[in-house]
Amino acid sequence: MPELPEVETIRQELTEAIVGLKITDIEVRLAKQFKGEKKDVVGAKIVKILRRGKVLVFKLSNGKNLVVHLKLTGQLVWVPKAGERTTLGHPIPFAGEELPSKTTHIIFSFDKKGKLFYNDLRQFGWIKVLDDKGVEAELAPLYEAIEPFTPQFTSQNLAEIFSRSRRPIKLVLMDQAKIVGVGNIYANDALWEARIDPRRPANSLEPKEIEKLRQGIVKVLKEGLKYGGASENAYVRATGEPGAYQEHFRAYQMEGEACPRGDGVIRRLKIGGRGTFYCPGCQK
DNA sequence: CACTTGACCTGTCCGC
DNA sequence: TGCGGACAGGTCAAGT
Repeated sequence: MPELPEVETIRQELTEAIVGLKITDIEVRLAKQFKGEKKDVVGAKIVKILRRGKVLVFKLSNGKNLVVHLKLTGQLVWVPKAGERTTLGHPIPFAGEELPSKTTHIIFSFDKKGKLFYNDLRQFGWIKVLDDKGVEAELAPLYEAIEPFTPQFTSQNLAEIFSRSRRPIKLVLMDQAKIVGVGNIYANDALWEARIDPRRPANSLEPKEIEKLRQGIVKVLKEGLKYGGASENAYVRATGEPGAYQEHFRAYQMEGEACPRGDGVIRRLKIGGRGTFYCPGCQK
């Protein structure tokens, strides 16, 4: 999915677009992706949109919340003044030029103001209606973990986390119970930034390496956000436009290409079943 | 407890 | 032109 920069891009764009607007209807086309009662949501206004890790929380005026996880291929696309069928003028990956499309599984209507389309090719994502207590319970594991871009994201805290695991460092970076928001793209690129081999046991990292890794994570996440996320696959911004971070990949998806530092050729291997990209020349 | 594997889905791409 | 397999941004539950 959408990792931190992608989800944050969507959060910011939807905040601009729909905070203050009233949900006038919800059409659920694929029941398994919507957990809750439509009547708990219809008629409420969007008050605020929050993000924790890769999860979005839409706070509503009636005390309820829409909690959204996009998983691998979820898209949230806002179309102002959308009609029954809306031509976008440009294609969206796996969704096409017209919404709703065959991958559109939930549609939120905001009267005449527009529609929010939830598209999801692989149908792994979900939207839940929860009260504040429910949100607290749902997000509790994520609050045990550290959020990048907060004061808690220190090399001391990372050192503490890493010292408790012998797993490959890349898997620990992607473990949402430990650090939230980092997924496969940014884990690969952050390790390249820090010149660390993704297979290294987490507890083998030296304090200097941990600090470089902390800086690398912040750097690539910031850059991802600056470019509106990475549209290598299904991801699009809330506007329906692609992000551009894929034009700035360091190692991710760069197998066979020259290392951006010129230290060799990017190689691919598997860690925990996930594609992993690194430069044997500079990542030790 | 730490860690690994398969499951959830649909689509694309690549080699035979 | 099929057809099979690998692969795709993420978690879960059920194994060892």
